[in-house]
Amino acid sequence: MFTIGRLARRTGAKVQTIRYYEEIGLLSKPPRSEGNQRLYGEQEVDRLAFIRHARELGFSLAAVRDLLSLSDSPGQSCEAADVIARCQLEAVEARIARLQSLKRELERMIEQCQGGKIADCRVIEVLSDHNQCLTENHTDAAVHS
Amino acid sequence: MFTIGRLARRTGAKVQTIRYYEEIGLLSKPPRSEGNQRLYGEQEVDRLAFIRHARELGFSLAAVRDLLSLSDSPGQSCEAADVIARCQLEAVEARIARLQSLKRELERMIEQCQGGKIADCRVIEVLSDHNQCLTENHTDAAVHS
DNA sequence: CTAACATCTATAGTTGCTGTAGATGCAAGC
DNA sequence: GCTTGCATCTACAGCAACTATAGATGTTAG
Repeated sequence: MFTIGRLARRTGAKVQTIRYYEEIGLLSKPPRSEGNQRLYGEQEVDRLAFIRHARELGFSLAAVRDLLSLSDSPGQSCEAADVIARCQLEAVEARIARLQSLKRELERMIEQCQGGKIADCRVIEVLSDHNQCLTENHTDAAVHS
Repeated sequence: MFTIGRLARRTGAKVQTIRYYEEIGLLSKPPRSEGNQRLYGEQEVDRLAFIRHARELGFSLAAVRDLLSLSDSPGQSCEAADVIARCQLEAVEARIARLQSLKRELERMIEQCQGGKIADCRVIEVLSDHNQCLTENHTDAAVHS
């Protein structure tokens, strides 16, 4: 059995993050030492590392919670886990596509910025130009959520 | 002169977001009507659309603030704007690279999940397997910020 | 004139943590 | 046995960048 600091060092999570996960119920309340310090075992290392890895893959804490509850019932179909992973994949693909169009736009901006004065700066201008495009598209008539 | 709702509709921003931008000083306090309602003109449409477009391009509000102050002094060199844009481009490229490796990992996970039981589920397993990789890399000796 | 909607202020909530303060616990050195 | 210094404890505040709510007013169409 070891303390929270050791658990943190072994998983790469911060101490406060571990206490936060306990608070929101992702980790169960561990036994305490005589001096009221949390005591953890190997099981907690695994569970926390699982959480951290899923987080690094971009899963939300809600998704992590679902995945954990799935892995706690190993006899059932893993269809639900598959659905979560596919959802995540779709979200990642959408983010990539979006970022790539941003990248192209930024590259165009930078390319056209030749160290001149701000009055002629493409970076500022592109942002302003798209204002035009925005104001054209977002008229009073258009409905936006 | 028009009210906040019209400004919101014309720029695609939410009413609360506009008030929030005013609160944090991105938009200046507009004149009010007799009934204490905010009144805006075309200038505010431009400025807000500029902000929204920059935000959509992934610039932080701090970066937007810098870009706005730059565009307020059009006689100066646009080097600073270029630096901000280049920074943003780098960040976008890093995010794309990261997301693409996540995508590959997720695809591997899903591919190997054949609708079996959770005990054999690759989605869960991959997350757990990487736990191993995590616990190997993050030993007590390793220092993590 | 009234109903329905817009706007007002102020405040709390969201996600996923991170940082702080001030009080204890604990292990090592003298 | 005592001090020093770090680790841990609780509780709460703060971050980004909004979003949502409550309850009070303003405004406008029929």
